[in-house]
Amino acid sequence: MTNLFENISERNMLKLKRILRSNSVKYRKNVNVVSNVNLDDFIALIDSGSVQLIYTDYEGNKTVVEELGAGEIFGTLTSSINSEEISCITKEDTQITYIEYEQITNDEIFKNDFYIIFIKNLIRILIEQMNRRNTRIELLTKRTTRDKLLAYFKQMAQEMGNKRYYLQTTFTELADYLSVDRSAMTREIKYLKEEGFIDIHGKRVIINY
Amino acid sequence: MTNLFENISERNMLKLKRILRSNSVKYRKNVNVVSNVNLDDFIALIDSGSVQLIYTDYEGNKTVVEELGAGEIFGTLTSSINSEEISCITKEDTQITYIEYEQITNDEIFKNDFYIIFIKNLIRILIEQMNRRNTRIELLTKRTTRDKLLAYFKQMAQEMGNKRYYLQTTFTELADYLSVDRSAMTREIKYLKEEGFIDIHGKRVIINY
DNA sequence: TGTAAAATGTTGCAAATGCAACACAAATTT
DNA sequence: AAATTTGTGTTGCATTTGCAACATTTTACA
Repeated sequence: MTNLFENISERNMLKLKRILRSNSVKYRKNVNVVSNVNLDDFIALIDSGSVQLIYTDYEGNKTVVEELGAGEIFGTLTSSINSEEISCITKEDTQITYIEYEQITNDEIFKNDFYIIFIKNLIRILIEQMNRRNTRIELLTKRTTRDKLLAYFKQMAQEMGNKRYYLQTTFTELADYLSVDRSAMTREIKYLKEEGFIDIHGKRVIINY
Repeated sequence: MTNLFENISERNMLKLKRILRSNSVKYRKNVNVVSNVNLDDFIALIDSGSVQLIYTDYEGNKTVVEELGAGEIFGTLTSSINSEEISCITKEDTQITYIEYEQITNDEIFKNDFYIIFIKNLIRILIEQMNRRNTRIELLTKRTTRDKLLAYFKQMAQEMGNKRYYLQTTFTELADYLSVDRSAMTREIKYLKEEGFIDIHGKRVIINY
């Protein structure tokens, strides 16, 4: 996973942050980050900790659009945060660096040769996030909980490079991610075990397909 | 919707395309575009026409991840096309310009002042596509066909700026987009009409909520 | 360390949904 | 203009699913 300042020296990173007029803010757990910000379009870089982007519809239903950890970015542009239906909640103590979107192409920055690396990193991060969205869409378009689970476990096995691995999430989170009822999911996992598709004990997963 | 060469003069665009070593290819309808390409990572710009990004899973099930029209981009990086589960089919006669990803940051291009505009356009396009993915995820995470439809019609009304508008898609396409059974969707739309949430005649939609 | 909060597993039941199989209309192709 | 393909509307039925309401275990934290 790409870091926004990958392949940029500590020295140049500090210079870059200054030129970009970035500023860093620390938050406690379970805080709505975006309500504190009054910039125009911005990019927010998670220095440490993690956040959830949560969409709330007109009826008050909430859906977690994405979970982001250290090194990842979000912003008004990538998630229409300014549309006030999206909120951004810290899952733990978190530090975030804000960069105004316009600063990314300011005059001063353009003169530095590490700028090109920065831009490439930024583009690559956007692309990685897009791929993660695509992956989730593939799962969400499966019609049955069974198919979602089978595809998910398969994806994970591919990512881990092994048909035996440990789940990285809780089952509750997984149900949210797949957008299915948690108890119904538990039931389906039981069936999948009984039919021999998978073995699961605790967080240890083994897939047989 | 941003165009990759927005705010760049015709003259500079041609220069840019040359520097980027881009090449354009014409395709007929219903052709798999990506199978013809043997580049490394690339960005493909749709000059005219439209394509569908289709994901095929290990069982042969197909899901349309995204539909793209003129001015939009796709590529190995934004959609893991090289993972050979994704194919890209033209929906009509289509012209595509290919740009190798590495060329985007080549030495020559960096000297031109319109380069910065190009990069900003590219980033903005990526961001727009991300927003479209987010929007779809919001819909797909709704648990019932009813909620998907209500949210979709509402979104469309917001986009159009009017509670009365014409559907831009066929109902068959809409069912695919929302990932529900078409006939079950038709049934649900009937109920929504009967209960007065919406009026639909042909492609004319009026929402009452 | 004790208590509160979160996660997990289970089950009955009603509701929603996919599926299949139609008929018919509209659009596209030859 | 005829033929083929694609889109639309309908319905019965079996299956899947969400929901609610539990008990129990595990984790977090004051």
